[in-house]
Amino acid sequence: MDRKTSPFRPVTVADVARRAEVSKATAARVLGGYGPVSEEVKLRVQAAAKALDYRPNELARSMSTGKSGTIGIVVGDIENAFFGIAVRSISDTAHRHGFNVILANSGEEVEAEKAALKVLVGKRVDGLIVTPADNRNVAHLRDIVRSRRPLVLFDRPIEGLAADVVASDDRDAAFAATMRLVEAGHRRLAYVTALNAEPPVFTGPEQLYTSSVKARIDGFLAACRAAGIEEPECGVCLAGGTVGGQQRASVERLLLAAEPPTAILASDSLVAFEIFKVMQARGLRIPDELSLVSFYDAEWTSVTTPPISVIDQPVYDMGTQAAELLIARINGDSPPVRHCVLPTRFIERGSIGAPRRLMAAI
Amino acid sequence: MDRKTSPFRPVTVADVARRAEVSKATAARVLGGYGPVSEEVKLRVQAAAKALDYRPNELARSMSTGKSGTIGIVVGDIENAFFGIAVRSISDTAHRHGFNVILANSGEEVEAEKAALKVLVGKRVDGLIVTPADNRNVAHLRDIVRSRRPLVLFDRPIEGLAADVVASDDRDAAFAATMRLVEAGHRRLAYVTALNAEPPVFTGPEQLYTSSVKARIDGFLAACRAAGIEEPECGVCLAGGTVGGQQRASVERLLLAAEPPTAILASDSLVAFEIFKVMQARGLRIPDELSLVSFYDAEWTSVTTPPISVIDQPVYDMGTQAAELLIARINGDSPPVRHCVLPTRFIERGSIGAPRRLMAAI
DNA sequence: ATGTAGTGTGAGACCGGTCTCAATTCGGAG
DNA sequence: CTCCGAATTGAGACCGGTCTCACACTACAT
Repeated sequence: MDRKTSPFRPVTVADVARRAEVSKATAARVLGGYGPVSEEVKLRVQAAAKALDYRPNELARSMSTGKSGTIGIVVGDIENAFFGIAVRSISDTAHRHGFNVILANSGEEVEAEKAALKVLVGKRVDGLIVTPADNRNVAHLRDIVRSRRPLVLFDRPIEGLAADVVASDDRDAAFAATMRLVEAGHRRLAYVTALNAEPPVFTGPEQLYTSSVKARIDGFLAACRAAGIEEPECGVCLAGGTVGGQQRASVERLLLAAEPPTAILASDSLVAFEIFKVMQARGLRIPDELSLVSFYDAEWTSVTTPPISVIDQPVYDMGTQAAELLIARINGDSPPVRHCVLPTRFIERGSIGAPRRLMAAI
Repeated sequence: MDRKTSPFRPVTVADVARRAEVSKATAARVLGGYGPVSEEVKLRVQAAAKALDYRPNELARSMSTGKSGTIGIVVGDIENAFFGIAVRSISDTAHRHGFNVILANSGEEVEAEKAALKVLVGKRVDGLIVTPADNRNVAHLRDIVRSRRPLVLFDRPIEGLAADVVASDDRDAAFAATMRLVEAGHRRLAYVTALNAEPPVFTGPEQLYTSSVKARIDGFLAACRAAGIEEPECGVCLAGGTVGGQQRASVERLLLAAEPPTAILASDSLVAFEIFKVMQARGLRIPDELSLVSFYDAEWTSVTTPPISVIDQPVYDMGTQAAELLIARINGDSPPVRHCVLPTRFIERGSIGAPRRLMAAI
């Protein structure tokens, strides 16, 4: 019972009620702002609350109302600017609607994602926004849907899961960007992503456990085929994560191969950065020796020499959209599942040129 | 009573107990993993829990234990990579110790900070990590300290507040970097920060409401004075925030003045980026026409031409440190208030040269 | 005077856990 | 065979709010 005797015990409605000489129920009505109370009593309670510096216990409140006023976000990696902005946007929108945000980082690991979800559900969040780390392992997400807790998938749709989705037009964007490279004369194209595979070679789309990446590669391959390029699958490079320099090694292997690609489409700004760094270190020039296009308009892409052409994803809008869909559902809306695809924008800068061999021929 | 009749009503210990044919208390002992239980009963309860897909309600748990297993973070701007990494680091460390994280963004506004703190305290977080937006307005932080809730100030110390602090050696770092510029021959130096002031001119340190910036400017001025530079205060530029292009305008005014500085020390990577962009747009070259040094080793600074020299702050370590101090206190440690100052590292790249006038004289 | 509607208030159940304490069971010592 | 203590278990209070319901009291129509 030390909690009761400690001088730092938080003030409760009962304390306020006692001081204002009313019942706990009445004090609660004033403090919670719900029932009918006479003006006189209201003032007395408010004065008592102020005098005692009363702070409502949201946990207790959530307990009885069943609503926590909180939404949970699970992202792959907050350190990644893409997710940083998404979180910012979601949290802005949430606050605007009176919700708070609990953040969890999955580090792109399903197990961590499961654990995070467990905690968030334990904390009884009113809804969830998740970027699923692995679309082959979604039983836990299915559980969420089954339990009727509002869920929005961010950036990565999952087929056959009855949840709202907010994503960008990955396939089309990749298709268009690849076409752009093909039109510049490239025939040896590579698509580089951070995904893992053992062995690290692309053998088929069933390997691709991140749905947005899958869509992009799909677009990339389709464009290559449309251009009559043979075996474009050989150009898909699963470079692995940043830990332990694995990604850098893959990129070096790719760029220093006997017949290196003349153009690369990078799946995110982090691999693109790695590619840029390797090229810089090896003295390879853009766009003379390699054309480069990356997904996501990261800060750095606009200040390099030359600046990098990118596929700009409307991350902030995606976050806002996701939060709004979620909050609408939390507030009782229950339309059929929606799938929002936001358009990307191609930003042409200076990183696309004609392939070297072609130049030599001129 | 719809909560009771709904088929989606969450499963409670009572439900599990009923199915396992034991008392609620016994079921709770198994599920909560505390009291003594016979092996046989334990298995029966666990089986029942699994069959019903029981998920403990952390809110209820927190209610009775008084601990939420959650720490609150209030940062100025998650979109800023500096804070992104800090959040990542804090959240990694927290999870390692079995804590969760609730994130709030103050947008560098005290009022938002106050509101965030109110919510976090309402949610009964076990401790708080805050980057105070304004060191002239800290009554709310004082309240936290008074209520005995563990609090760690991140990056920005506040004088006279009995809370642990984790920061970097801002004053020394600024002093050393300024000295480096002075040694390169510069006499017209500027320090550019995102702080606001009306009018936007530096009149004295009492204007500086962010303590880390204050320390840096202090170091900058001290170095200038040590070098015999007169009225170095004139070089302090309070450029304002990024909204509405105010910052860009300030930077342009500074660079296009009749007697522009020959070297700039940028207070963070965001203003530095703005400066770089303006220079690029105006065709000003680094380091020929202006030497530039920035706080924080942002991604982009290493890939520009030339790359930018920076003062590298050990953000990840700072976050880890902060989380560890906090968690130690939450777990009952109560040593006197600690002030951790982590060392920065100067990374020399290619953005420092001799001032133009000097070059002309050669 | 009686009925009736409406307003403000208090008593106490409830949310879903934890935890105290008393009751029950069982084994072994005396 | 009886008694003591350890090991389990159950009943119920408690955390700090919300919310239902009953009751007292006023006001106005019948």
